[in-house]
Amino acid sequence: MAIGTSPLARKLSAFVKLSASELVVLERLHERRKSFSAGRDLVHQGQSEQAAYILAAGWVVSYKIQPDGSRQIVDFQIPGDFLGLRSVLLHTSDHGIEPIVDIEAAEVLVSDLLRAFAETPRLATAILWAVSRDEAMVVEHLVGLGRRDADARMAHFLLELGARLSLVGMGSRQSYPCPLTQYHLADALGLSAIHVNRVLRKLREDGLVTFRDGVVVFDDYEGLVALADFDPAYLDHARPLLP
Amino acid sequence: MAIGTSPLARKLSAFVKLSASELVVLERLHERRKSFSAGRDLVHQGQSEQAAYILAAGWVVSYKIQPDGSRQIVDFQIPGDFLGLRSVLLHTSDHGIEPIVDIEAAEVLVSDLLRAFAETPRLATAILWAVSRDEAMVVEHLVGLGRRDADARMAHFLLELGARLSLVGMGSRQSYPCPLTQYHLADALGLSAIHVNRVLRKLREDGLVTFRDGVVVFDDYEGLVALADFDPAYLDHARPLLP
DNA sequence: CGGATGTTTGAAACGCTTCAATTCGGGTGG
DNA sequence: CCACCCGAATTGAAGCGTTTCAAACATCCG
Repeated sequence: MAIGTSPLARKLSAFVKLSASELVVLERLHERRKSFSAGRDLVHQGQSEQAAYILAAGWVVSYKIQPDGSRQIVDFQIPGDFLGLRSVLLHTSDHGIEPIVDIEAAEVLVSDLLRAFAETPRLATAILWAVSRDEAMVVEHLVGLGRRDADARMAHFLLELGARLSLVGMGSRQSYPCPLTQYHLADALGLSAIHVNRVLRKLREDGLVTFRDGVVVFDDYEGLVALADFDPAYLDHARPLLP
Repeated sequence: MAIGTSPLARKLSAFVKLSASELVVLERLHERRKSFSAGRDLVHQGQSEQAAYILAAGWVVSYKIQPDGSRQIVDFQIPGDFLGLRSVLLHTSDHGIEPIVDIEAAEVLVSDLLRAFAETPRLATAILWAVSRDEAMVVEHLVGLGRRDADARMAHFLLELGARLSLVGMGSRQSYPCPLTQYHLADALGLSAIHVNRVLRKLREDGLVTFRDGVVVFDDYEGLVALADFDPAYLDHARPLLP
């Protein structure tokens, strides 16, 4: 792949302007490429982990299984996102990680990261930003579950996903491909799959957004933003990170 | 204060055995002590921040205000917890931080942290663990909002808080003092204050837990653990963090 | 004593879940 | 090539958990 075109490079570039040499270091992190099949857990809940990954292609879901068998999805990962970084740092994983489709991911050892950071401190800063952004997304997700009704929750989710995908060149303000099932949405949004179906129908009939045949189409972007009170600042705000 | 008796030292000691010299470095982080009054925001939502704090005494709430005026509490901080650490790293804050009672907190600059880490790498490891634990708590909170009913949610919350307080010597398996109002609980658990009241009554009448006059009393600890499916592993598990 | 803050209770309304059943499309084996 | 099957999407009806509205009560504090 050409330098600077990996999803991660695109994502970080939205935050800091990376130099050519920094981009080279970044691409080198993508060297140990691996493939994984859909549905086969990358990390089992409770397992301790040794490597993290940078997702290069495909979609992944991070989830937590309850003792009663129900599942809460913590977040979805798309190309350019890290997988299992926290698990590596903590040497334990409190959640499972499963590819939704067949994926490509680059294995990253802690030593790789440390070496990269030593070479380019600005890269360390950018990656710290990425990790913190992940945390901010979890918090926003928490707010959604606690204080938004089903419609606004769905609207916010679809908008956030669209914004994330746009940042890595996989979507636009008009539409994006999305391999998630209504069961995925239900487990992420804390709803029943039946109700997800009804909510999607309502949003479609209201002319706001259409999710069909694996594609999300924004019929009325502004209207959807208003319904969800969506403020994308936490996804791509470009502020100075460290002095 | 005597060496090694700060709440933070107690908390970290549950994870790694800190040497005498490491404890000294840790106590030195507590030097710039400050007081703040209840109800006056430490950090406003949207404000960019310059300093983090280690909470020494009192309770603090981190929250997010919705455009419609409703509030979602992300977490409560108790002595030994960091305040605004992520805000400092990101140079922005997406949430507010407010003392619930009058508090004492030690100001910590990024430079202080970096110096401490340079002196004792093990301390850096321990603090990294603390930060990751905070994140794990947010995830657990997310699961509660998404997949637990009001009773289990309340039970889980009271148990987690009890476990956290025990770790810093402010509670036990029998009871702990707790200055939160039912409105705090409502905003944290994504419920209405009215329903919080009913849930508390039910748990009390079922002989599980009593929250009254600022004190939480566990009437049937095991029963409450069963109701909540509470597994405290993520709060104090003592595993090797880094090789 | 008055007022603010927090707790408690009742009744009605609503949002979402659960159960039950049908439809649709894609893949597979006969 | 078609019958079959399975996962996913869809719809209806009943039920329950939680919210909302309204109001009383208790406690602390100036």
